[in-house]
This record gives sequence, structure tokens and C-alpha cells, in this order.
Amino acid sequence: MSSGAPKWVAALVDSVGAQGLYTYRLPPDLKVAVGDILSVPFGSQQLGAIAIQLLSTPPPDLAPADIRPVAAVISRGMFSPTYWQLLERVAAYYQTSLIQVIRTALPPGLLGRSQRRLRLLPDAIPPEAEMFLSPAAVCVLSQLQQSAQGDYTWQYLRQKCRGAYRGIQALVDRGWAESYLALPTPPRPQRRQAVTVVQVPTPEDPTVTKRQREVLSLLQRRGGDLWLQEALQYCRTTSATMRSLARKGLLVIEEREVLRQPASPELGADHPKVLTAPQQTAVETLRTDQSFAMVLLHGVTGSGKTEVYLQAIAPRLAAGQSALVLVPEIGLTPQLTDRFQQRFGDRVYVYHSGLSDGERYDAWRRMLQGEPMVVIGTRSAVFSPLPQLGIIILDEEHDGSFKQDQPMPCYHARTVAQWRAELDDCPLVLGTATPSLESWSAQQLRAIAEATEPQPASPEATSQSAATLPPRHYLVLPDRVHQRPPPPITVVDMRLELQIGNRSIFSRSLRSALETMKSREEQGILFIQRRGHSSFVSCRECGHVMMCPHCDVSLSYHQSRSGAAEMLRCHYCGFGQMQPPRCPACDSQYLKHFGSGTQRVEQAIAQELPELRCLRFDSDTTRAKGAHRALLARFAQGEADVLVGTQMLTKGIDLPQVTVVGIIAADGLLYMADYRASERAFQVLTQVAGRAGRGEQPGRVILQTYNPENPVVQAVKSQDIQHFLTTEQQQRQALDYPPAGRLVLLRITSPDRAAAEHTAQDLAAHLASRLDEAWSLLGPVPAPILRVARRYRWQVLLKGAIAAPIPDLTDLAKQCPAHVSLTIDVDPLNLM
DNA sequence: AGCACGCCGACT
DNA sequence: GTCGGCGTGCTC
Repeated sequence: MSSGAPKWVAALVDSVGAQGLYTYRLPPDLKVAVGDILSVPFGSQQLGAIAIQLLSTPPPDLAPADIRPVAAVISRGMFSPTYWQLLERVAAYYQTSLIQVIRTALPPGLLGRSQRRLRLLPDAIPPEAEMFLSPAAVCVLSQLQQSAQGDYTWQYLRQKCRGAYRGIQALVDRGWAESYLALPTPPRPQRRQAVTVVQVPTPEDPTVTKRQREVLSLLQRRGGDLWLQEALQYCRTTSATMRSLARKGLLVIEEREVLRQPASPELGADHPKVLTAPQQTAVETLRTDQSFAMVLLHGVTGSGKTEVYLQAIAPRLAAGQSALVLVPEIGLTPQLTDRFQQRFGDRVYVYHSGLSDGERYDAWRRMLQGEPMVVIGTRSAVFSPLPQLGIIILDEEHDGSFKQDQPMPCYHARTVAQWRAELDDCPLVLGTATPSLESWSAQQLRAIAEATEPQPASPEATSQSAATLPPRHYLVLPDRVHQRPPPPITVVDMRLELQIGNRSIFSRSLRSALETMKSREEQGILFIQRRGHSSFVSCRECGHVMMCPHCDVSLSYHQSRSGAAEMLRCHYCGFGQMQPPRCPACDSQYLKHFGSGTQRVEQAIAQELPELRCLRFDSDTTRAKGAHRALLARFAQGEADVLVGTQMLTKGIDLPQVTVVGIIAADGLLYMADYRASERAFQVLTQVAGRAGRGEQPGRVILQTYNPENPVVQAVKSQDIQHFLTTEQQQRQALDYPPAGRLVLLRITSPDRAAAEHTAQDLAAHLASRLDEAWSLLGPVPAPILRVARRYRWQVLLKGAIAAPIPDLTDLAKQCPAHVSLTIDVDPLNLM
């Protein structure tokens, strides 16, 4: 035997409990390469695994007899080297295992899992078999007898029957049922018959009948290439005619893979638009700079960012490269995806969490084929395996939904996209009307570094040198296209309204604006903050807000159940106090927690402005698939005068008829118990305001608040973004909050109330003893909503200097008792 | 996730 | 004694 050929493979097994790599034997006829997806035996299961390393000698600590063989190769050549590096980087930075990252990145089904199933053997079962069996076995038996096939997975039976395990055992022991292993079936690409016209007969050809000519011309009218089923229907003919045409060599019938793509409505074509000068500059920059760079595209709403994306992508496609477009939520941006499909046709692929497994699998196969294409997707699409990536665009880069906070890895798509752009050496465009403080600060840092670069850098000054920072460009689109002026923003002091006896949620200005709007047959948007469980407490007479004495955040209102004590609590340090009956500043009795809903606004309109027809746009009315598009279409067709909605209204919708935007109460946004409250409030309010006056008619914005002098309100009013960001950055700097410092949040949850609390305390105590001075510990504190989905939640926050390396916390999971789970959230956005 | 093993209390 | 529940630890 030749000694060089590898006979073993170290593989990463897709199992929660599997730690590290496992060695498998390679059957002589099976060719395996690093990165291939395998099916391997693991205990009693057949699991998905990824080949990590080929070995020519088995590990010494393992008896050769104990090494089991690889069962099959499910998929080959999945990972390019840079893709592999990307996943490893994500695993390392976000402190989770590589397999966990792989599970996030790959579509379900690629790492197939076998099922253990139980099949009834009806012939062997005597009458009144129940007499001999335990209740559990009877339960299993009756379940199986009720099913058509007499066949269920173990998992299903265990769900249905108490003590199913022993019951199954009893049935198997008596030979009345058999247990077997269903091998994982990789989702099979669907295949269908397709017809393609390949030759047109000459008019005088006698072998082609009149009917056949008709069929051919009908087919050609439809592009000469369609599914057999459709072709038969369309031509009202039979497969015999088609076969006869195929025999004459006029068309070809072949099996073809169906790449399932969710049906999109018929769209007309869209052509490149004439660019404004700033758009031209932006497109030019992106055309010339094709290697890794971070490009912050700062364009006010309505300035035509999408057109820049489209024209930046076009040359990449022409050069055989692909583009990745990341958006906050596909459902909210039908207009963007439509536009891309109109421009690039079937080269556009939409990838998001709402796809079925089959659709995702198809999308992956198509991407791996390497044809140039445009993938538009949400957060997880940052892992799309596009082999020839030419540009990454991250639209609405400030949006929080790019951060995952539920299962680990708690990654930020913007961070991962940056690594990806670096590894694949292509530009990353961050588009937004309201840059995040992170992106803006990074841009500032780079600008400062570049300004100081001409002098030869001293060896000590390394961290600030331009060479160590990624190259960055800052591109501004300062004006709306067609020179539409930005809508003026009127700030209304709601305290004054209360003083003159207006207890309505509508100020006099908003009311009259809505009435004028109605008389001109224009449309309006009323925005309210999404109602949350916990909210801040503010005085309706003097505007005083209850703040934490130890932290620079507002206190949150808590009431565990109706009738229970009303508590105020700080989400950062755990400080708590009772809700005072009167305002500590002015002794008013109108000290109330805030939180109003879309429904309340709807009611108020019905009572006070009954002539206005209204549509509600919130998570309740848009839950169904396609509901966003439908609702927006109804509104666009003039079915209602006002659209009442939440945050969802801020995202990339273009409604040209809207002239009035009313912000019912900005306050709910201003005092969320979070150091990012101001930034988020500024972003949301600016985005909402940007919805007004996008069409022919000029727009106006009415912003109602109990705190007109609040800096955020002032900044929104003046639209001085630079000033706002500079001030905000200084405040973060003073408190060492990101981006001036960094945070790591540990979320500890358990169905056991005490276990969650004790584990949080133990982990905090343990961390306190080992963290260096660059890091400080905040907590443990109970989560603002202590119990969610029957789990009690505690958290520990680590706050560190920006330059300090993040401590390795991966060992903490092992210190958690059973039933307590730990999530490590690096750079958390959501502190709740 | 499963599945084995081992411990403990309850019962023919 | 043994059955059945459940906690713990391992799977190449």
C-alpha cells in the first residue's frame, strides 16, 4: 500500500455535544477533500460533518477498531479558502464554536441529520395486543396505528407519549415494530421537463405540419424556452406533438433543474438614470476603486442611493463578478428589490429567512455555480457563498437588525461584511441617511490618520496610523434628486397644548395640517413609537424624566402584573425605586409612564377627525406574507388618507403623495433606558421626517414632544447631522461607551428562577477575579423583563477600553449548570 | 440530540 | 429483588 494516501479524516461533527474533531476512516472508493460535507455515524445517529483535515496516520490515542467509516459525501467543494477564514474569524470574535457558525451560515439540510424512525409490523401483532403492554407502549402503538404508513420518527413519538422510550423498546422487543435509521437526504434539486426551440423550419419544408408550425410560433412568442407543462397549456397541444417536433430536431426536450425562486410580480424593465453630480462622483469612486475599502455613502432620504448602488454593481456584473446587497428586512423593502429586479432581471436573487429550505438550498446551488449575480438579502445573507464577489453593499447601515442577538454567534452583519470585503478584496459600501456613530467615528479616525500621514510615522504611533486602518471613503449625496427641498420640521410643545386645555394626542398644528391635507386630497403619515413593555416615566407638566442616580440613563417602568407594585429600575446597574406618586421636580400628579399604541391613534382619529380614513401599518397588520406590499399598495391607490404606523414606516418606502408627516410623541424614543437612545431616536425621527414631500407637492413635518429643548429634537429640527454626531461622540467618550469603549454582554437564562440568578452571580464573581484593569463588570442584574417564554433572564455586562483585547469567555459555558444557558454577545446593541 | 449507565425510591 | 424515573457523560 502507498503510504501517502490519506486513509482517515478529521471532521467537525454537527452535534451540540460534540467538542473538537472526530476521526473517521475513509472507505477506499470514497474521495474526500477538505471542506466537503459528509454524513458520518455518531453514536446511534447519522450526522452531518465537515471534513477539516486529511490524515495519513490515525490518532495514537484511538484504537483503530473504534474508528468508524465515513458514510457518504453530501456535498463537495462548498468552501473557498476565504469563506473558510471568514467563518473562523466569526467564531473567534463572537466567542462560539466553528460548527455553530457553520450552522448559522449554511442552509438547513446541507448538514443533514438522520432520523431514527419506528415502523409498525402489522402482521406480527396479535389481536388485543394492548393487554400485554404498558400504557406508554399502548400510546405508541395507537399513534402508529392511526398513521397511514404506521411509521413515525422517535422524536415525534416522544413528543406525543409519556415514557415513549420504554414503550418503543417494548414493541421492538416483542417484534411488533422495528426501529430503523432514515439517512439524511440532502434536499434534492427539483427537476422538470423543459422545451427549447432550436431551429425554425423553412416555409416549404413538407415534413412540418400546419399545427406544428403554429405550436412553434407560439413557443417563440414566449421566448422559445419554457417548461413543458406550461408549453402544453399555452399551445393547447399534447406531449405527442412536442415529441414529434423534437424528433424532427426543431426543439429539444430536456430534464432541467428547477431553481425554486419565489414568484415575483411581473415587472417592467428599468434603465439607468441620469445622475446628479454627487451621484456621479460616488459611482466614479466605486468604479475606480475595486480593492478593499470601506465606503460610507451618506445620502439624505430621497437623494438616490439606490441608483448609485445599481450603477456601481453593473460594471462588476459585466466583469463576471457578483454583488451582495444587504438590507435590514426584505419584507419592508419591496420597492428596493423590485428596482433591482427591473434593472438586472433574473440575475437578482433574493435570500432571506422567510425562504423555504428548498428555496434556500437552490439559492446556494445557484451561487456556487459562480455565474455573476446579485444577491439581495438580510443579515444572514452576509454568508452567501458567492465565489467571485466584486462589491458588498449594506443599505441602511445604521439599522439595528443587522445585529443578531438571539442564538450565538451574536454577529453584526456590518462587521462580518467588513471582514468579508477584506478577505475577498472588494469594496464595502455602507449606505445611509443617518450614519451610525460607529461608522462615522471610524471614518473620522481614518481622516485624522490620513491628515497626519505625510510625516513619516514614528514606530510608537502604530494604532492610529492610516496603514493599520482599513481604507475609507466618505461620499455625500447632499440633495434630494430634482432639487426637492427637504420638508420643514415644526416642533410642537405638547406641554403648552395641555396648558391651554388640549388633552388630545393631536396638537392644534397637526390637526390643522391634517385637515388642510385632506382638503387638498393629499396623504399623510402618523408615526408613533412602537409600544414596549417597559417605558420611561416622565412628567406631563414639566417634562421631568426619572433618571438613575448612578448612571446616565432613564429609569424603566416595571409592573410585574396588574395590581403589583410599580417599580422604576435602571437596566445598567440594577438600581431600583418605587414609582413616586408625584413629580419630584414640580410636584405634579401627572407623572406617567409613556407608551401609546397605533390603535390608540386610530381611535383618536375616528373620534376627532372622523372624515380621515386611516390604515394601520404595524406588526399586527403586516404579519402575513406580502402584507407590507399589499398595505402600501392600498395606501398608494388612495384607499386611505393617513397611514398610522410604527418604526416600520422608517424603512425605505417611497410614497410620493405623502405631504404631511406627524410624529405623535417623540418622547418615547428619547428616553429609552439605553446609552444609544439618542442616536436611535435621531435616526428614526430623521428617517420618518424624510417620508414627507417626496413627490411633486412640498411636504411638512410636525414633531410633537414634551421636551422641545431636548438636543435630539433640536438636532432633528435643524438636520445638523455633523453637529449631532460630534456631540454624541463626546458623550460616549466621557462614559467609555461604544464606539469609544467596548461592551460584552453575558445573557444567562434558565427556566429555574434561582439557578439563573445564582449562575449570574457565580459567573460575575468568577469574572471579577480574572478580568484585568482594562475591563469593568456591571451587574449581575435581572433582565428588564425577567421572564420571557418561561425562562428567567439575568445579565452581566463587561465594559472595556477600546484598545483592550476582548477576554476569552468561551470557557464560561462549562461553568453553567444544566438548564442554564449562556449567550455571549460581543458588541451588543440590545441591552435588554 | 440520543443513548447508556448508575443512582434512588416504590412496588409485585 | 426489580421497575421506572432522572441526572450525568459520551459519541471518532
